[in-house]
Amino acid sequence: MLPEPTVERLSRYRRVLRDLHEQGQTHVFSHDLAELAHSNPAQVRRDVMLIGHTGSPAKGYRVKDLRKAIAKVIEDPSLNRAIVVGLGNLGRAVVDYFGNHHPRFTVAAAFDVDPEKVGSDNGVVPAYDMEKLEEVIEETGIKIAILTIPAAATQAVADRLYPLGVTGIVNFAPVPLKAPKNVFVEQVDIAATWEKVAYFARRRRTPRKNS
Amino acid sequence: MLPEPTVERLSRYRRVLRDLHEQGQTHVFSHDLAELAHSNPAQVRRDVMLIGHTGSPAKGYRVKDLRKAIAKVIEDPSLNRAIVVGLGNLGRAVVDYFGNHHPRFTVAAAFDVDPEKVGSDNGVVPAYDMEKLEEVIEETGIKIAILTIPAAATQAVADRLYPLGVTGIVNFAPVPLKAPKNVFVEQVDIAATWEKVAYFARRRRTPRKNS
DNA sequence: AAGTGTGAACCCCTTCACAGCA
DNA sequence: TGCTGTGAAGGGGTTCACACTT
Repeated sequence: MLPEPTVERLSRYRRVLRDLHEQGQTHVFSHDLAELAHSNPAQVRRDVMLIGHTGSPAKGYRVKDLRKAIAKVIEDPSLNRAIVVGLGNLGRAVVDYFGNHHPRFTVAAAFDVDPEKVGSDNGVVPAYDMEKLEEVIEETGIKIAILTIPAAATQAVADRLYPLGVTGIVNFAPVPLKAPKNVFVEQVDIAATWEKVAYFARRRRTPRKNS
Repeated sequence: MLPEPTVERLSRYRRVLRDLHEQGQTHVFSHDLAELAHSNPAQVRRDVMLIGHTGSPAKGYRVKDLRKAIAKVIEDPSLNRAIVVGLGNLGRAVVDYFGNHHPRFTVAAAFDVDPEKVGSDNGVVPAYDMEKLEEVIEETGIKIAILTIPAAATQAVADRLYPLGVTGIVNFAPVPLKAPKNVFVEQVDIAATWEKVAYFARRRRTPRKNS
């Protein structure tokens, strides 16, 4: 099991490596990759070590091989589809962003209580009434859910998702979610983020070396 | 300077304390606050200690006083206004969420290159052409910016913001932003978050004890 | 000469555990 | 008795520093 910060960095390295590949670069040194991904050379080498990949002192890392090595560790095609619950502005933003054109992730279905929004999608992603939640998840076997619903409704929806085999949740509501041990929840709380940024902006603190 | 995780938790405690206050609770014990904010008692006591506040063994913490103490540390009215750059779906979601009714934060202005979107707002927040960026920021003295624009345009916009005195940025584009030392940048990368959730959902790892 | 791989040191946050107090 | 305040221990990720390789 990799440390959480390492997974985040690998995700960034990957994006950088894809760009390098498209530019025809075949090799990178740790310090170059570090520069491009806002990390540092020692950290890059440590992260690469953790996924069991190696480079050469003469040429650095082979872009192609490192990409493959990272993909092997952090990619799982069965988790590249998710549902979005809640079709407010934020939900629609997520649906539009991932709906079809994203290279790796797909929103396979969306849900809302409001019948107005259900079925009125722009054709990118099928939208269902909340009642269909169980049915659709069971049919598709989706394991990732993105929750963009009001705080008050979030825990109740989450509780419906757990028994359906959902094991990963991205929660945009400003409420810490109770979840079983085997479910991983990530909070994305824009107000809390703002508050944090305000605090450190005031103190003029240096941003984390990585991130 | 408080540790970053502590600031995040204080933000959560604060929300819980507001609820408790509304329910008429006058005191809380560390273990109750911990329960409600998904932390733990020792952590709560340590965090409270870090902001120089104290409670009593008999009654715990006075809700009113603790709220005040946290506010004193993490709140700064001059940083409660921000601009939003980019009025795509995501930008509009942010504008709508904070536009007027949020208790503490306000989006004071929004910008977009697309003349279609400029001025066509729902009246909640004034929308300007990107050209007005310098003018509006200088007039309002706003120091926080929320960037919801395409990755390719992000760095260029950020580079315009730095000399205007912007010291805090929330960046939704999937690009690590280069910033001067005195500017605090927080990335909110939904694809990266998804990737992380997928990784740990697969491993069935327990979520961070805090978060 | 320059870069990788990695043990070990380091740092920082979290958790323990207990003295002190109501 | 039960909870707070906090020194000290613990744990985990980051950085150092250097042997090894080309």
